[in-house]
Amino acid sequence: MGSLRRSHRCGEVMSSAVGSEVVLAGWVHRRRDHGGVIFVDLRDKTGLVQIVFRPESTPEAHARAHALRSEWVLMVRGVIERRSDDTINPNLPTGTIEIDVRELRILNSGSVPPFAIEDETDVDEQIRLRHRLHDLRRAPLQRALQIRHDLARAVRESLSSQGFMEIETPILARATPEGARDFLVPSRHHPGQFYALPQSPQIMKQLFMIAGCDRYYQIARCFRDEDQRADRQLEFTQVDLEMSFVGVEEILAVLERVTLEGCQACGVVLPTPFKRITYAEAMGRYGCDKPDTRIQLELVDLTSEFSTSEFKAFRDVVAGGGIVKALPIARADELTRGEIDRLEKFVRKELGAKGLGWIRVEADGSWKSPITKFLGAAETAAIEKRCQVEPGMVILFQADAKDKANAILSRLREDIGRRLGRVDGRAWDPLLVVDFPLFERDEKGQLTYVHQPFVAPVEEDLPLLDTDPQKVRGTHYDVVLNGTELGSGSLRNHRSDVQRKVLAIMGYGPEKMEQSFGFMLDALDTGAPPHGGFAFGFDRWVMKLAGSESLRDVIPFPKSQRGQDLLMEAPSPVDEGQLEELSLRVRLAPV
RNA sequence: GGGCCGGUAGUUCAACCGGUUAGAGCACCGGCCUGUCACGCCGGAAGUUGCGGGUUCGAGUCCCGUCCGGCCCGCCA
Repeated sequence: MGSLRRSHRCGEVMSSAVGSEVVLAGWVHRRRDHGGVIFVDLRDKTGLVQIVFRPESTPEAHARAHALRSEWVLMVRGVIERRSDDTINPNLPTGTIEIDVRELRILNSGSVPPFAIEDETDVDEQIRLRHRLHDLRRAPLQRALQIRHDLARAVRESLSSQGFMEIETPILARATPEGARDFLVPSRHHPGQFYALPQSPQIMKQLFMIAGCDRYYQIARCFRDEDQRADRQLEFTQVDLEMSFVGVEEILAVLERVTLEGCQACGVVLPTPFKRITYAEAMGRYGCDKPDTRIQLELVDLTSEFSTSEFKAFRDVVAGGGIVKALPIARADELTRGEIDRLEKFVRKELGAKGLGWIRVEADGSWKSPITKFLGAAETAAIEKRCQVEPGMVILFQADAKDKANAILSRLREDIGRRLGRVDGRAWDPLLVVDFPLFERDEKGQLTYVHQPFVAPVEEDLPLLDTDPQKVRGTHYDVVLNGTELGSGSLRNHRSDVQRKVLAIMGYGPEKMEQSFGFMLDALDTGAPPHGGFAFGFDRWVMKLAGSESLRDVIPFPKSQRGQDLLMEAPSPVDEGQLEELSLRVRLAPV
């Protein structure tokens, strides 16, 4: 650069007057070389500005400008000029001006970029991840990083002003047998022993409450060695918070405020107060505990109607503890026979459905369907009434285990609802889901926790712990935004006797309880205050605000689905000496 | 662990039923061009068809295996 220093950023040059001299720096976005005059679009994170090289004004700079190539790094000194009316570019915020270059400094050349740096790209994601530095230069990713920053800052401001203190917790923590797989870190000093990266600061934040910190928060990195999804990465960031001497309502108030203020900082105004729905109602109407309620299709439960049906296939499902549910779709002409066949193939192959029952109601009111021949008058009347049958309607059915039938119909509801545009006009749909059950049965029939083992039962349900634990509601709640779970929280058990009872119901004998949770139980006994809190999936929140479909578009250096960093090529083998020092030997499974 | 989709030039795609020398746009390289903004015109170079094996007279194309990317189930909360 020599002694030259930038005076403006490219997108902000309009703040200076026409005729004034400016010094700009950035990357060559595009060069248009007319042999005579040469135009270059100069780009930095703030945008583009056109710089002009004229042979008659600066022959020396002009001569060298022929050699400029995409993604070279320049600094130029020049004068802001107003463009003539016929050369104004209305697509560019700086399109009314250009910079007449007086001096060119080439700060760096660059290799030929693997793909063009443009807002819209159809480049394969594998290529984008391998060339992440070029990908990150694209405006959508720059915007996502800006949103991350704006959101993090707003969250810190909001929580600080509500009396929360940011405290860090260790990254080298202890392995936990519960929950997700741990990432392990070998200890050099303790051969054969390992730290674990935290799956979340859950236990540590409860310890803060017990230690009298009153209100804690942290923007915390979490690690879970589980298979990934579009909305799940191996490492991710949580806005984690915990507070003492509160009930659910106080937490929800904080939650609503920080959600609101966070979104607001990113230009999104959410409607308040947030709607609330119970878990039972969400599952009933939408088949899903994180519904996008902007989609105006709802499920209809016909389980009891089919419990005595002549239709053996459905009746047997009900007899076996399953459910029968329907998804009525009015004005469904678009769902042709071929389309329904495709849906059936989809739910069978992708979601493991047994099939897809359907009824089409013709214009004359007659039913066309492969299942009507099995239906008696009672079921026909029930469907007619419960689904509010009308001409043009298509009704889809699932009879299966409760979770499966709900999952399938919920997915169909979302896909079809979006495709047919059955949405209300709201851009943002925040929702609080409350009254989750505390326990559910695992595959072995044992009661286990739905969310995590420290969730406190709803106080009035405490007696049910002894009589009918499956009916016990937890103090757990989720916040859902546009069909994505942003985060969840609960009150925690602060008395060890209640915690012990909960653990006992989940099959923990005294010994195992002590081994797995003795530390926490002892901590509670030192005088734990009533407390509870919340954790947001920060990356998902950014994803929603950025309008992205994938976490990988809001994380600067994400992992691929198989957990690799394609830029830095992690994970990687390590030197034998490094393993030796850690007392490790690698034994690969026989091929 | 399982299902599905994909992998051809730097990149995005094409290549019929298995058949001649694997083509095109953009990018790249060279030349020309003084008002473009996806500049234009002329020319050129560019390929281990992800990898390995098999079938075949002949494989980008069919079969098996494997690696990689993506979506989903399981898993995860």
